[in-house]
Amino acid sequence: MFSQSCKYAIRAMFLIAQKSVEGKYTGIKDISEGLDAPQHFIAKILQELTKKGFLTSAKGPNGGFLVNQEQQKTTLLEIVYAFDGDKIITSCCLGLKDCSEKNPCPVHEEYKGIRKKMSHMLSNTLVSDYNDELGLRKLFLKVV
Amino acid sequence: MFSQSCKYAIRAMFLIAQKSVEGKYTGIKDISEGLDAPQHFIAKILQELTKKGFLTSAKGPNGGFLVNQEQQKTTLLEIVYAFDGDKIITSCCLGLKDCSEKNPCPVHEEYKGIRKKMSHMLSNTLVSDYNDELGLRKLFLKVV
DNA sequence: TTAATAAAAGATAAAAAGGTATTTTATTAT
DNA sequence: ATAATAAAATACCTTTTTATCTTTTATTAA
Repeated sequence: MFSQSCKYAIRAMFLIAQKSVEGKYTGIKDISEGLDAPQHFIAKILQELTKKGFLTSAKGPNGGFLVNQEQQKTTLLEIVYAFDGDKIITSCCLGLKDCSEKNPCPVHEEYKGIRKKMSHMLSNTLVSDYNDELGLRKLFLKVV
Repeated sequence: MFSQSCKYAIRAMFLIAQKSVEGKYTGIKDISEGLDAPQHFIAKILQELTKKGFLTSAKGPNGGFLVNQEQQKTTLLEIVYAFDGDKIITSCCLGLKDCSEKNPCPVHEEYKGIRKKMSHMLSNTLVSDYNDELGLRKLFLKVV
């Protein structure tokens, strides 16, 4: 479905978005522990998220990563596009190079519905949408 | 979504199922051309499908692969399970090792619906379901 | 019974994804 | 100024997936 990098990216954004409510930067170590994910790998992903403008970073003591007000409005679709491209939305599930109404694969029609649901979920979810539930530990970003 | 091997496997099963209506074996060369896929890679996949009982094979002149009456009833889900395991149905879309009602990720609830649709499509589609449309060139297994 | 055919098997290689380690640069607090 | 902190950058390594190539085995038809 999503690449490992993309999954970590989404989870990291949810986590940092929630932590950012208090206005403080969160360090890589806290983030990788909060996601139960390899620290150096996460570091690389956070750099990409920063470069693409989804995160704000600060070096030095008290530094780390932050999701500012504007960045809280990032959708999951934007993150997925940045890491995995548009294949989740556009590509044929049986791998045809150009599967369309004119050249449909056997499951083309039925897969449309699945793609639509996925697309809807990704474009309608903001990284801020679960800040409260995550804070209240009703939702999780790792197995506890 | 599915691995490349799995996509080729499903397309190969659709193709051989349709060709098998005439009762003749179809050779690897015809199959790889019919799918626009690398011949040796397809060969390996067909061997796996044969070993797992989804296909019948015959060596020598007039040999090749065939989907018999019983094998025509194979579902896409069986093929997917054989190549990619059950992760498409069971695993968390954000990569949590154990995402469940007790430890749900932020998109757990919404993803359920997508998973259900996918599961329904895979378990309700037989490799024989599109024999007619494929024969009439209303559906395709490669870009024409 | 032999030559042609075609799948089966095995070895290898190329590419992509996932992950680790080290060094460099910038910031802050003392 | 300087020592500590933490992200940025770079290089490298491992595993998995995808793909190719070669040899072997089985079958059939002449």
